[in-house]
Amino acid sequence: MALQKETGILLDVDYENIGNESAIIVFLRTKKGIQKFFDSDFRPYFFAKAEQHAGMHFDKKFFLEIHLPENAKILDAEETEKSSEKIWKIFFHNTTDLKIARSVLKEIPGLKVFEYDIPFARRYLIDRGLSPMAGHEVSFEEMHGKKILKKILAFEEEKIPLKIAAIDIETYSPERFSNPQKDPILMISYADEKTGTVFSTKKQLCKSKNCIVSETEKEMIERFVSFLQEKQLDIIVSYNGDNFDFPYFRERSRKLKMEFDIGFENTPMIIRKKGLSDTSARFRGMQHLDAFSMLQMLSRFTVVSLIKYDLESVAKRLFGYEKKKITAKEINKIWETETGLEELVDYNLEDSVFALRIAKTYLQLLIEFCVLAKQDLFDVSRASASQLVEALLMRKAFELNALVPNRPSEDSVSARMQKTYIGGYVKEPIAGLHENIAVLDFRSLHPSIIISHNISPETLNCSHRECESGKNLSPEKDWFCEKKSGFLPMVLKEILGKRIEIKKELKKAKKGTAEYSQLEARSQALKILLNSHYGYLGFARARWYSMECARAVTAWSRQYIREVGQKTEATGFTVLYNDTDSCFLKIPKNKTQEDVKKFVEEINKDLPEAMDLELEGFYKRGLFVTRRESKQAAKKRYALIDFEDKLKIVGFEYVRRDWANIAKETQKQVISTILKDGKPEKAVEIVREKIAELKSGRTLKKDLVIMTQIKRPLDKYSSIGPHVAAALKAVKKGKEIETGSVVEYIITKSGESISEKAQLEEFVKEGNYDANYYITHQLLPAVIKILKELGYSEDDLIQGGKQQKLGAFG
DNA sequence: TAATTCGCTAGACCGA
DNA sequence: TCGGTCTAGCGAA
Repeated sequence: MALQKETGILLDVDYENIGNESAIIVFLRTKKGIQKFFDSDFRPYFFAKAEQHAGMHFDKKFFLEIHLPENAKILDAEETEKSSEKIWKIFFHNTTDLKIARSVLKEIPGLKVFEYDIPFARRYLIDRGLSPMAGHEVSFEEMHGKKILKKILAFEEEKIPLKIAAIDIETYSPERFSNPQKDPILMISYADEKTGTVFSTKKQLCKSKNCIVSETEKEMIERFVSFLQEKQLDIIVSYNGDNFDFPYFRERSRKLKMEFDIGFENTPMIIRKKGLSDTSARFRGMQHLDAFSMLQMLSRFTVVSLIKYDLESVAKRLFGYEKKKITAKEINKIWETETGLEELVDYNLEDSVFALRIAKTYLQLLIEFCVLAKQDLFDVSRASASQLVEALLMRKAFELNALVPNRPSEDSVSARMQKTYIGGYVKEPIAGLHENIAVLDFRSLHPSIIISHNISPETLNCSHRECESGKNLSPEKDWFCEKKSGFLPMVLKEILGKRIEIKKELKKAKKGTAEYSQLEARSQALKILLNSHYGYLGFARARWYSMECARAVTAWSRQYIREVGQKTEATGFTVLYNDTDSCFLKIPKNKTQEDVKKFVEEINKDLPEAMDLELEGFYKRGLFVTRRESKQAAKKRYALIDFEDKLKIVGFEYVRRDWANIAKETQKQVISTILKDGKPEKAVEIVREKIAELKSGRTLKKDLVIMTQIKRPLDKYSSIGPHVAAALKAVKKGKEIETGSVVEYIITKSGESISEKAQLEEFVKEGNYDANYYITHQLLPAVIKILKELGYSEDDLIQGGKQQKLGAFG
């Protein structure tokens, strides 16, 4: 049989049971569309190791003769080596047998099993070193119409543009929610990079361009399904399709007795429950990218910072676009009265357009994660920090022929959670307004410490005498081997090296080019992964958990930043502030910026190779304030202005979402006027004006709204704060408030306590606000700390003079 | 249901 | 009605 070749982008790996054998299926996006290849040579397996102290001996015959329930069989057992220790690799015909066998082998005394919970498809990706979303070349044979994969290798040159499109549905909801048992899908929109299409059943829309009108809902869905099948998408985008659109499609299809098979080769959709309320929708071959899940993932990595996740808020925040919202009630009305159908079409389509736009904005970054962690787009776009780190470590462990540690039991998870350790060092700042500041910080402090001191679970407290007192003895008295490179440092060294290389290339590349944005995404992905490893070490559910390692990292971080501080002072600068990896210093009159640069160089000479103190920047002025309830200066709050008059506000109310706009904006203006020209009189004037505005009752709702997240079920609160009180009142009025949602409330005139006065913004009329509250609890607290540093008191801010008491407002 | 610790501030809550 | 303590949320690194 002749060997053929094909190249393409690896989209997905899955498996199928053919007879008794589990066979891997590789989905490759080739120039001819998605193609699938079978690899039946790859067998499911896990490891079993004799526990040394037990003194038991196991041979091949032992494994092959183990009796398993349900006719399950061990295919083969092979003795091999992992981390220079003998270990048995146990093979199976299929994944069902593997699952049965692992629970039996787990119970055999003296035997320990490993890597038994790695899903088969992922096992394949790891063992074959494949990166989803990257180019590959396959060699295959054609047999009975099936393509049998013989070999698969990376093929970097492959550049096929992926077919990506978004979909969105509108549903009928005569009651509070749409119920897929009764309420039909009204419209379905589809948007790709060039075209938009809307499916509906309203005859009036026949003449509208972009509309495909059907007689019935069933026909509409059928036409949509065949439309999608024709498109052969590589990536299908939705906005919350995991929890809404696709489960709704499933329920409606069941009800209408039809199939909803939009996966590759008309395979069905797979809807999985993950947790109590969350689901996910997955297809074969074609990757489902839920832009909503993706944004949540990106916010966990602080790539995006979003307050509310509804499409309108996101469009505003990311693209500055004011998207019109049509509420469920309005949709019903449009549908019933058949007026405004065109607007509904536009709305439906716009949702798809924006879902697509959001997805495309971050696709490059996600693809880099796929390549690094060797996970498909579906998994990566829904992953947590620990999942990504762990995926990367598992693949590295395979490459280095090291055994992957098992997941901890629930008992050891809770035991681990009891243990805590000390974190970074934060120095109390010198309060006040300062001039001529330099900020230094360590580049990737935690990873560089891990590399420099060879911190890793398996190098911890090694048996060498010499290592006990060498350079890798941590301030917490744990030590790390100096003779053998640790697993974690090896991994991080590689990532750090790659990142430095990419940054060099980035300097050569032209801004705005495709190459530039790819390098940028790669650098960002590497940075995120790099910085997630330290937290992972202290994460109780981590396979590579080590509290001692995490503790050592922070202990050294404290030591290094303190040393920088001491040297700073010894050189004649003043340390204004330290937080974990940064040092703020004041440049005295007799020193220059050049002196700072020289000083940084000097420090770097004494640091280990992987560590690097960087000059973050110079600032014209900086402000630190004292805390509200003490004379101490506040940590983690400051404002800086550089020589281009660019403002940097950190930690203050201005950057917090749980403060009203009126307070935040006024605070920003105050900080800005003070830092720009150092004259506070104008700032005082601004505050007085704002107080007058509040008193007059003219302030608009949008400037009074306070946003706070409801973080638990409403009945689980022991202390009822304003946000909970507002939510409870809203629930009584028939509103549904889920855990995790952000409530927007206003402190109104009616009620005694603040909680009593709190009402959701949507139930409050313009002008109904407690001016006294907003002056004394929002505006003044936000600005007084700052103005106090310049010698002003609260009374100075209040128009009308000092004799008036604060309680006089209202 | 999944990275860490450090830190600030508010408003409720509770007992005198 | 007061002052201290606790609950809660969010941000910095």
